Amino acid sequence: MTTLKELSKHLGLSVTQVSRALNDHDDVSKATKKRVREAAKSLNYEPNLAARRLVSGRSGIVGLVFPHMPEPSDAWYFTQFVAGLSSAFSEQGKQFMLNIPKSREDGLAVHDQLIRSRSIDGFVVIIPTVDDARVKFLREKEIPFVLHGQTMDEPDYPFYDIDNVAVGYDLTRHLIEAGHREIAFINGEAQASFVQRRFIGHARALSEAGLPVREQFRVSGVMTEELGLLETIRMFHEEGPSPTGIVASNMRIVKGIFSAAKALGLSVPADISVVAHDDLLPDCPPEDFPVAVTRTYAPLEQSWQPLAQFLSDTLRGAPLEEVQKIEPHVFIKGASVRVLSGS
Amino acid sequence: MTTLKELSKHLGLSVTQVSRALNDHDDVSKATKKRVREAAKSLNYEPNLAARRLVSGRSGIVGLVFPHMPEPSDAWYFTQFVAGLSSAFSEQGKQFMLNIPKSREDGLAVHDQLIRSRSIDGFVVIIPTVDDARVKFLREKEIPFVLHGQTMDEPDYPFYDIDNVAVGYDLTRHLIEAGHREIAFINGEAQASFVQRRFIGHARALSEAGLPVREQFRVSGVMTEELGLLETIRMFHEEGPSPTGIVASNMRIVKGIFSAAKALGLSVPADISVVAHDDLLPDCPPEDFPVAVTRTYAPLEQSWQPLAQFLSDTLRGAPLEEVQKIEPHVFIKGASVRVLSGS
DNA sequence: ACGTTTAACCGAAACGTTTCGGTATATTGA
DNA sequence: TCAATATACCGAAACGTTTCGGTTAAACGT
Repeated sequence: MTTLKELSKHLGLSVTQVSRALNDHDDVSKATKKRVREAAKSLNYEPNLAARRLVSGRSGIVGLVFPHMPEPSDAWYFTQFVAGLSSAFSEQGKQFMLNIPKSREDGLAVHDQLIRSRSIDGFVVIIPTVDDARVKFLREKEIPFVLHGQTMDEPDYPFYDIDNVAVGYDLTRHLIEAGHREIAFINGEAQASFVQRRFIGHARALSEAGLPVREQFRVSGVMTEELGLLETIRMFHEEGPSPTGIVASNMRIVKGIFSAAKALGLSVPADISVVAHDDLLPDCPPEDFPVAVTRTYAPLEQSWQPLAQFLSDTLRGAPLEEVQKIEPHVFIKGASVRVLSGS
Repeated sequence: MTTLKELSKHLGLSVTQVSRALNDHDDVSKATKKRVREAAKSLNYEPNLAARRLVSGRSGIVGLVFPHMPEPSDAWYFTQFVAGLSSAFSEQGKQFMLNIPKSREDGLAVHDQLIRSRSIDGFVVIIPTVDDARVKFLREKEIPFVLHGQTMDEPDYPFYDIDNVAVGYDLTRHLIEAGHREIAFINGEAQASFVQRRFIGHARALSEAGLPVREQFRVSGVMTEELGLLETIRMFHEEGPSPTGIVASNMRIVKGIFSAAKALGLSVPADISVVAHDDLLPDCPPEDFPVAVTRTYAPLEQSWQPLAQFLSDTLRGAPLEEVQKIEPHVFIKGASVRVLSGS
């Protein structure tokens, strides 16, 4: 309930000077600053953010619009992201607003409404699609944002990502070097940018080795255990060559592949070799697998901190190069790949 | 970027009248209201919330302070709650702010700071303890809030809860009626209000039947599979009587009890009878169990809607009786209880 | 025909902050 | 000593709403 005016009356100073003292401007004497800060504390003064926002045009609030109602398989991703971002932003004195539109299509409208009502200074945007409408929209309107991932074109915006082309390449390449010729890739949903990037790396490794890209080995879908299970079984039942090696886009898919192998009476790595990207999903710890899986490793949970940092920095006007990062991944060799004698 | 002033200029009306038209006040003619609304739409007008907040003293923002950094076992609870509340509030035109304090003790300070900076109109408070400091604090300061659950005293605040005393009573009573005399209760953490309420119902059923409450059968802890497993084994290994029936506070604990039974070479219900409360945790669907578990059933996911509603209603000044509800639970009889011949 | 009610509108103040432009006093440089 | 500079301060305007207390003109009752 204490206002600046009351505080200034109590101190015998002008409102101006008290405001400047609290905001650490340089034309206030050291002594006054100290006196003001003490009085503020003792009178329990807290600035009215609405007033500050009105005059500054900034809200001090950052937002995340989660693209859809989280499903069971998203629970961990959602929890990590939302909790991680929220706590990272509170450490920076920013408030964190979460919005979940009813339908996927409302996402843009929600962003727009939040911007137009000047409720929000900037956004964290996640799960970008190949040609993401939100990114286009926010860039057009020149609203600050940070992207978790990248669109397919040259990124002229803040982002945090891993090198997904390299992930696709490294995993595929590893199988090729072990002598595999029939390599499948069970990837995420086709519209996602990271999925296409991994496919690109995959195709590059194949073509470097003079191997064809078989459409029936190039799978997209929701990255669940079910997808890994069903698609593996399909590939082994279909006529034509069966894969000897499978690349999986996350460890949940790998679980499905193991189930499929069991169902088919096959074993890893004797009959099927498996490599995967590991986000460190908490429900799929690497030690849960019967065989150590050869994998690229880049914990998802590392990403919220830099994302929050990059958005804050962007709001402070940091140059682009300081708020773009491609996190390197590590390659962990397991025992899930068989070296084929023919090579 | 359009402001009321521009809109009023464009319409040839006063700012006052435009404001009143948009807010549907009753001294604006039908015709004018329509004209204003159309102009607002065509000029893409969106009220500046900071300004509105400044004058109204209300922010239009409601908040949830999650009591601690969610752990793996909280992922689903967290996701359901946060996503559910967030989308329920957006439907009501309210913005939803999430805050996760670094430590459990910071919770109060976070509430305080949000209130003092007038960032937030009201709170959803979850996981109340027996004598919850946040509830005391918010009531003292007369800040609107709605509680998911109740404290132990008479609730003179908005809340949404199930009848946890009845849950404890019904489950225990069911075992007693089947002839059980040695009944254990594996419950949640002792400081949680719902845990004590369930213990009360449990004790009531026991004492009505003239049975003693054995301390070693009265277990509190984090409601995980591990708790169910370890405590069941402990109770069977300890000297003194072993339980013939176990009440579990959620289905995850039941999973642990089943594992323990397997480890001990016992079977359900032949050697151990099990009853439980079922929140409908998505990772513990009832059909996952080898035996249909007899249980009280009250889906957690039903709670976010009324919570959001109650908070909105409270902010609108609804009387207390409209914003308090005890949701009835249902009793589902399974095949996990053995009827003892002796009875 | 005259006061009273009603409908539709408006000016100005208020919310609490930041900031622009300015002033008074002390300090500096020559 | 005199202008120039630095230091510490202040008044008033501005941000975009809502709302209080009016005003005008038409409609009404008798």
